Amino acid sequence: MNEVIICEKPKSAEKIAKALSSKAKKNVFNKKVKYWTLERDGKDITVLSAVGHLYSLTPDNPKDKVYFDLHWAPLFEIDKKYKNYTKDYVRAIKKYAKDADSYIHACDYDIEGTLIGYHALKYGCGDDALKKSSRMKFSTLTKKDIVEAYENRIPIDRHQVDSGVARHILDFYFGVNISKALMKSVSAAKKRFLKLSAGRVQTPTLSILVDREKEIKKFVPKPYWLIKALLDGEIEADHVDGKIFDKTRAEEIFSNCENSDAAVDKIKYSNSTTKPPVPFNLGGLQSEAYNVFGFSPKKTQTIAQSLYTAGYTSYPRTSSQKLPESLDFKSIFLQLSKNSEFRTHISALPAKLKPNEGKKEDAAHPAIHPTGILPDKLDKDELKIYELIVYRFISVFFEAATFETMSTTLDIGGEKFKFRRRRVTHKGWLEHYPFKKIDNEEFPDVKEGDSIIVKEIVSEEKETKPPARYNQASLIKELEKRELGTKATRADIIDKLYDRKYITGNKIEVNQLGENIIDTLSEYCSNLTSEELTRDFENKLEGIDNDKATRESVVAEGEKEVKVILGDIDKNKVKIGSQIYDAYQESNIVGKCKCGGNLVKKYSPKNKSTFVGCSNYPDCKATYSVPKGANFLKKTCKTCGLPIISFGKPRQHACLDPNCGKENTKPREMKVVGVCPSCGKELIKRSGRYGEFVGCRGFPKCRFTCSLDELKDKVQ
DNA sequence: GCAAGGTC
Repeated sequence: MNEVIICEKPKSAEKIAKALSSKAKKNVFNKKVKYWTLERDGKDITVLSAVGHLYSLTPDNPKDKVYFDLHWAPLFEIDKKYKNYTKDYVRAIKKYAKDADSYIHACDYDIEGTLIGYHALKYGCGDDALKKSSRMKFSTLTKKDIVEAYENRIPIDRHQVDSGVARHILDFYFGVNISKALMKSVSAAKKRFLKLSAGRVQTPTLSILVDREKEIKKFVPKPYWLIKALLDGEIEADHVDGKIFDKTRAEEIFSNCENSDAAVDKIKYSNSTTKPPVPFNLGGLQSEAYNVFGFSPKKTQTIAQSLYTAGYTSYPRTSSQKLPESLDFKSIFLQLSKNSEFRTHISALPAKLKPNEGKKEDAAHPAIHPTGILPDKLDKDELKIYELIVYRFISVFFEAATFETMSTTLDIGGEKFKFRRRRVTHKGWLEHYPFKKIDNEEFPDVKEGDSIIVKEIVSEEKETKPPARYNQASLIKELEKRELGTKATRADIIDKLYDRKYITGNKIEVNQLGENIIDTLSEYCSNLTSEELTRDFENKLEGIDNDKATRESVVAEGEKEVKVILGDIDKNKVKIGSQIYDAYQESNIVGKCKCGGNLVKKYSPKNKSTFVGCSNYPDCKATYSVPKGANFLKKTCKTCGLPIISFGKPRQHACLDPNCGKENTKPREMKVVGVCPSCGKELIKRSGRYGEFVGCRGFPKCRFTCSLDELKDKVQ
């Protein structure tokens, strides 16, 4: 008897094969694709794997104006550029999975997993494979769960399949068709092409950013005063009222305090603890890497994936903040200890290894952790992420840090002031997680009843601040909170918004274009700009799951809804198109043209380069090429009025018009201060975050640095 | 040219 097991990804295939037989044999197809063969209960079993979705929706006729007739096709045919790696997996399934006596669907037990296995069986394993199939249902890939799932198989849940198919179709209907309608409006109104898009997840995400942008714009700052007393012994005390919005009250306090000493009213000592952090899930890792290194979530995700593929860290696309004991912490630590830096921390671990875990769980994977295999070659960014994962893993096993806080209240001329100092009494995990700064303050030598000399009373005028802009890390957190998108897609969604030029900047600002897209869509399909569509889908899919609706009825309903929206957009396409194009131009205005029009930054797909043209085109045909990597400064040329750009390496400034050439600055000169004792190149005065220092011209190859003071001793 | 969802 021959049996075929289909898994979601190579890693699960390996685990499932090994759980079913300790003698499972690894085979390789076409040098890349691993599959496993084993014997169990007298059956010859072949364990094959997909790599996520192998099939994807595509229009029956790509030339159609709107897409409502779709079919499933191999992903590698649809996206040859990025998904070609799926080809060999499809071929391996076609080759080794045909004509088996029975088939087992062993993908992750969720809607997408069910669909991945269903399509692999339906299109990859032969005509009657589905009829001979059963389903393994497991929540973790441990031996116990796998064997239990193998022995207690269930039928494939057709409702779950239908839900999955409906979700894909509805996303395609709404996303692709409405995106096309937006682009069509622009070309109808302006005969121009703009790459635009909308979707169930990206549009509400953009909408969150637009809402914040509007809050910031309408924010009216309110003045307030902070009153501080600077005391002997470098003590800074704040007035207990904090923000004082009443100016006369602020003045009153100020005059009350003048010429008085501070009497120490009361000193209170208290203790507090800070628990260790929780293990990383993908969102947690992305957020920490952004805060510590400034890495974008997408970059972190790509690095985490490569560390996983290389075998150094565990599966990254997990929601779990838990580390089950079955991971064998001891052996991981033993292996990590081969690195002397890690060893110093690991040797301090308590005898009983119990991690501080978070609440979030994931059926398929534990939290991100090192495997124990030490990497031999990583580039500097990969090393940063790897060490972040290792130290986070180590630190969660340590005890809490404890602090002592001294809270002091003072009386200055009848006004109450306070100051607080906090010192570490026990470093605990903080000593083993180098990415968190320890704020350890000294307690001043004062006691109740003391009198301290007041050096100065300061009244600072400040303003209330608008709500902060999102950054990529805080936006990912917001999406997690609202359950928009999935852990694997959120970083890509944000990237897409940048790519469409809807948003810019690290502190995310929404461009005119982004704002206009939301304005337009909220007029014609407001459920797309809100999270309603996601919630609506959830309800509809639940209806399919519990037999209250069919896939066909849900899809038909979606088609009807999209057709109404497309009709409305089409009727107003000239208005919509010109508004969107104008907004696009407005976000790209870099200055004034000599003809009085606006100079607009444009991209030429033909030449793959950026250039500047006039908004009065075709009446005004002025164009200027833009050097690669150039920035437009908020400065104009004194001679001709065109914008000044900065470009090149090292940066130089010049008028946008190369024929003008009046405002050019030479690249910043480097000041040579000596010869590098390490490599012989020139030493240069550089300025960094902590002021000026001396570095080697050969950086980053040569990493010699010293301070300006040390220069004489070190170099001669 | 367009979505969102899996994964290397």
